[in-house]
Amino acid sequence: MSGDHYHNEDQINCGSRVNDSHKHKDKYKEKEHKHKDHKKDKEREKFKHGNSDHKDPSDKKHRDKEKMKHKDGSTDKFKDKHKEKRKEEKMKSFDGRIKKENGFASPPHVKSEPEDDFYHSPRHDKPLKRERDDDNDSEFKPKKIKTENDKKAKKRKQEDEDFKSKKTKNKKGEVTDGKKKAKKEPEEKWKWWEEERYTDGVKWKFLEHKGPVFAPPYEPLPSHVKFYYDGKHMKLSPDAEEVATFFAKMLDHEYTTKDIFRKNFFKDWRKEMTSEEKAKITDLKKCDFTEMSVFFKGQSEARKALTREEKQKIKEENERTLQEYGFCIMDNHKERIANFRIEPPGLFRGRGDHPKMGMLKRRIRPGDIIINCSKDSKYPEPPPGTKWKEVRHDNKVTWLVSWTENIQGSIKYIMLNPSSRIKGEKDWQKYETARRLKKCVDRIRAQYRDDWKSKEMRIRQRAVALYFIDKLALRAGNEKEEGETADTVGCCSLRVEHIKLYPEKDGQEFVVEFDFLGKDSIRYYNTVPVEKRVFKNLQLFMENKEPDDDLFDRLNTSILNKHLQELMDGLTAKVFRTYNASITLQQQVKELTNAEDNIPAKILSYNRANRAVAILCNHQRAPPKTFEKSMQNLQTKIDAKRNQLSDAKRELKSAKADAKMRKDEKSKKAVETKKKAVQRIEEQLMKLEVQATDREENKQIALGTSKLNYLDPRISVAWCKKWGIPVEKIYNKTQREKFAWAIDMADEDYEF
DNA sequence: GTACAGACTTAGGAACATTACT
DNA sequence: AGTAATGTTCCTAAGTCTGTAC
Repeated sequence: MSGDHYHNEDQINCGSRVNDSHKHKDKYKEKEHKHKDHKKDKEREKFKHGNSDHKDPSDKKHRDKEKMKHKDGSTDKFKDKHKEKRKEEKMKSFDGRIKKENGFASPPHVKSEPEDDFYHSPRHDKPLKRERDDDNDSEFKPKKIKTENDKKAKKRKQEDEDFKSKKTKNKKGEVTDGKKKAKKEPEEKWKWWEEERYTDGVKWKFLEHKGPVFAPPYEPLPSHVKFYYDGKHMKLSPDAEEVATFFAKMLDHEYTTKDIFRKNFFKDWRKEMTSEEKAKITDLKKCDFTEMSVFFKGQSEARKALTREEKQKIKEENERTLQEYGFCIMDNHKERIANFRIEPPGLFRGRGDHPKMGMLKRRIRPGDIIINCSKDSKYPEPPPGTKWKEVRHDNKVTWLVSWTENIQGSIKYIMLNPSSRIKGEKDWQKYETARRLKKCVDRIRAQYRDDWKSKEMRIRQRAVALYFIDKLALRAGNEKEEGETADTVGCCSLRVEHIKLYPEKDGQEFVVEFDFLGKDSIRYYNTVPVEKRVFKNLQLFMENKEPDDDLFDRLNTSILNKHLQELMDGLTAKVFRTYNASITLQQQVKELTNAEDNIPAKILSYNRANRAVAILCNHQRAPPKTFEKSMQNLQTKIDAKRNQLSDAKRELKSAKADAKMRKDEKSKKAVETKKKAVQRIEEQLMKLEVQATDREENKQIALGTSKLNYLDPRISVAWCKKWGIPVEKIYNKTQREKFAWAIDMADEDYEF
């Protein structure tokens, strides 16, 4: 695995964050303004398709109709449908929501397994119980919750050869470290990673929790806060008023200036109005929400201005809620829940150009909620006078609570915190899969290179797509329902308009320029030299296609993943992202760390390695609003420190001269003191300079996402141990909790 | 094979808390 | 002490991928 496998250097410089004005829908308009801020425009203009016989776009309609022929003689099929859809739905996008309104969705059938076969297992000869403990099932009911480490750290039978050797070593070791007692966590940390895992899809044996915390009920506005329509005061009915406040709260946000947002909001708002209101309020432009907006701003000011005691009180109240609802009991252990609060009602804020932005996200009530818990647990109580939609006992899933959301009709869940066993195990397993890929990636690469020559179009497309996924860490790119979401793509869903081919560019041959919106409408821009065969294939794939045709018309994620599954057990497209991210970190950290550097400099190296990964994965952020200013401040500080240093040096010099003359103890001591001062200041200066570099380089790059989701934490832990860097410098408290397994098990020679 | 539901991971930004600075 | 900068947590949208039914 060589570092030059990637070619992302210019991605960051060129990649500018795409704002919401970016419209893929209006593809013709699009063409003109899409790249307006882009320096590469000229080259683009010059470039015409490599094939001189490329059809004139004017015969497009005709062409659209006929089935496209491929070299392998096959015709285009399933993908056409989506394209047609995309075009059509541009027209009609807004009415989609009714069909999936939650209230009408028939409840997904509850599997209430018969008593005798509750823990239904595909293989009845094999007990599902975890093997770590010998006794009966009742062990999983919390007669008393285990708070100390399990005595027996049995071996996992899984693939993790690496840990088998270490796993048992310090099962007691950590018991001695009682520093967390100082905090409010009297319990010893449970080392789930030293225990057996479930097999056969059972996720837990016992689960008990208190259910969700609902959003606070709507509090009507005080009567002095008025709403005006067409300049006249109007008292709104409570329902209409509530929805109005959602809009009022966002008045300062750019969202409220957008047509789609306003249109969607107004449509949904009207549904909440009484018939009189509906008759009167017909134009959003005539609505004046400013008093409401002012009122809410005042409220948040007031909240900030609370006295220390009052703030303390609120904090305590929150803490109580957390203690009561923020934890569950899963198989003998108290585990933290991630999101125990139900999402409050409000206006939907999609990312990018979302066709549904501004729609009303309705209030979730107990009747919408499905509870999942053990049969033999104490069920959560619905609020007085209400009922849950359903209580089920499905131990093949990890969620505690679910409901159906009304914007997309998708299901939302309450699940456990990343520090929990159930999340941690999965995370660990993810990295193990990536490490297995490491062992066979050469073979897979050889194979896809071979497939570039295949007689079959579908194989070639698969192979080129896989090459992109591997080389550029692109996401798989599932098809999306058109008109339901922002128009974003991943690898398999790339369209012809998203790439440009340059037989020669900036002295390099066979350059591909990518420019598309990925997940969260984050722009991916990259120019990459590719192998000649890839280039030729791309030309072939693009032949006789329109800009909005699929580049890989014979491929989708399901085909790709099926293929990957055959190459390696558990292999899917996203494993490549994990693998390439982690292997890059490992290489970079090795390459960049200087043994003789001090700790801050080493951490800079680490951050740079992390940054290389973030760039690879295209993890961007909006440059902080205060970026320039804070950079300036830092520079000022650096200058001041420089002055301070030269002063200190001067003083040292004169002290030395002084000591030379007097030769007494006192002046010698003074020299020592001055020396120390100089040293200290030098260090401080260095630290500041490092900080400045780090920050500058980090302007538009988000490190957090890769750190949290792509980098095998054991690589980082090993690096810390190797160089004597406290792990706190790399991971904050939350991160340390999430990666407790890695911190515990990895030693300095861990290799990904 | 395709459409859809479901479950779960990944993602950036907002809100909030803490620390550093004046 | 008050304010600004920075770090952390919360929030929830937007992906991936699997399973199932036709």
